[in-house]
Amino acid sequence: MLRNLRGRFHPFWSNATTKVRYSTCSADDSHEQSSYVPLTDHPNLPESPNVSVSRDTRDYISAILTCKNVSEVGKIHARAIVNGFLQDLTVANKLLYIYSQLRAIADAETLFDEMSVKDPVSWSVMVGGFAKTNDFVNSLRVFREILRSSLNLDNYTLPIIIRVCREKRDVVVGRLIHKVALKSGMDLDCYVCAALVDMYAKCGEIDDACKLFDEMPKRDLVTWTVMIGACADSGKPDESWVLFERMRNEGIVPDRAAVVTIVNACAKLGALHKAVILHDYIRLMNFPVGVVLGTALIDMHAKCGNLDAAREMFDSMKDRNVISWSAMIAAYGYHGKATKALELFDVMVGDGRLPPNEITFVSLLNACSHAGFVKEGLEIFDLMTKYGVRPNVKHYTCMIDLLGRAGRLTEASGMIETMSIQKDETLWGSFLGACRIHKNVEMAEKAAMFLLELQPQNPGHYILLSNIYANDGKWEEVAKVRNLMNQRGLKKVPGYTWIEANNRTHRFKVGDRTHPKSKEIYDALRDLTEKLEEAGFVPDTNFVLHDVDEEVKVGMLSLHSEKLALAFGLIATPEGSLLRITKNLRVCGDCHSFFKFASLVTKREIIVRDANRFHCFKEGSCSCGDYW
DNA sequence: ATAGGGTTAG
Repeated sequence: MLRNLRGRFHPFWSNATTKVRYSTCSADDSHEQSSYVPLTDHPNLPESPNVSVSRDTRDYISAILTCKNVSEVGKIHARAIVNGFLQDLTVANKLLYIYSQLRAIADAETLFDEMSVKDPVSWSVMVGGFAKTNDFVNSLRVFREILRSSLNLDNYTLPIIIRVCREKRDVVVGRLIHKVALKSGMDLDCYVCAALVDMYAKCGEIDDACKLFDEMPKRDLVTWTVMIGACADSGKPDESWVLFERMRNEGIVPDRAAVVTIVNACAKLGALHKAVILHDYIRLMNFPVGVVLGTALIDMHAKCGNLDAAREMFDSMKDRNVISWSAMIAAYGYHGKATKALELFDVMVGDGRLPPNEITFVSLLNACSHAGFVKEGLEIFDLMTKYGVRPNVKHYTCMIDLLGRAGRLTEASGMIETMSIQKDETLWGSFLGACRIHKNVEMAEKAAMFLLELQPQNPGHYILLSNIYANDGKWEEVAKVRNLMNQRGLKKVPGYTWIEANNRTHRFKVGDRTHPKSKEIYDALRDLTEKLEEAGFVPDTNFVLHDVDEEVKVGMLSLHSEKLALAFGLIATPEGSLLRITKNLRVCGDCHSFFKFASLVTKREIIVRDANRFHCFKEGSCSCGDYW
């Protein structure tokens, strides 16, 4: 049956039987390469003085399990050969397994090749052994051999190989394996389905992940956890929260990994009240807050706007690793507190035991650029190398952002020209953003061209370029770009904005009419428009992202998600109360001045989070200055 | 005997 499916069209099914060389063990694995050490006594399996007492299989198995290094395994291995216990598949498989757990994959393979009888477990262990050492090529090779042989697929091997596809981000092979498994007629259990859902999600195929999850007859904790994480990663953290509730309603009690996942989703959602509820729940359930959960909580509180709670969490942790420190440094950065970030960095390196890593520096540089600390940013950038961290494209992106926002476009451009590393779309995106702020059309055009070249499938870049032309009055060029976009079948993907009101989170997208209070929302927006006009607000067309589809407007305001969210906030919460908004796109130009004016005419304090930066608008000004 | 999920940046 499997044979029929084996198309000739994908290299995955190539018939090459040549063995792929595995990488030999690294130098720090200071074990003997040979499995066949001389027959000696072993503390876990002492030679019996009484010959009549024979050892049985269980003695071997338990002895193997106590081995801490390859040389110990080798001794037992040798004994098993001499005493004929290697014929016992449970013993041989256990040896294979322990070798692979100890990453002595060469020893495992030697044994595997010498086994005259192998069962599905032997094969499965080999697939897993290669996967464990990240040798995906050989892992896939062994898996192909299973398919080619008369062996059946099983629920133990499939999760491993699907995980390999996930690591390689190879959804084509992943999907192929999924199909083969279905065709084989076997029942896919929770392990396989969880691995599949995770693989689809991590490969960006969220629809496939959802479909599979919905169709599953039974879901266990891991499946739920995977799906909750998948929603958070694909820009739907509100759905993560719903799933978490559903899971608990079905009587499934979360474990540490599940809790970390939902904390992470909540961080993305940016909902302050949910962060409080979740932390209370964690305390109530007496979950042990170790380094991982603690760090996730720091991040959650910071991204939900509660910097004090983040710091409190940080201070209360017994153990902290680089990630915890970086998370706290980043937290100050989100809130524009560059001085605090720099101070914490000094404490961290002052101790000397935890060397900062590349992410620590990204967090620091980001803190500097958010706060407009140009001088300090340049200093940190120089300091990196002293800590043995080589600037990568992310660090350069921060620097471009830092210089660009400050209006030092020529310097930024010079840095781009002289840098020796590969430039990616975020770097050009940062530069483009700066060009637009400072209205340098020529440089912006150049950056947009690079973006189009790098990511021809990203509709956002076409829209950006067409806007640049539109603002320069080059209408023919505008038409060209839009035609190109249509030809390539690209559509603008909607951005989302969330707003908290009365302990609930509401999501809006552009032109959204799905909210039950749509009518009131649109009325409020019309009302707001009038007040804004009176106050002298003029939308800055330099920044309006013209929709490719016809732009819907109420008065002079476009119906972008953040405007609908704000209008909803105005009617759903009492006058004078604070409004919290989370946007999944960067707040720029027109949006920035819109919020400034809105805070003035509505007498509301508006806190906007975008791309993990907080902007606090109050009485017509922004606490973060004009560094957006 | 062999299997799936969790922390910091952008």
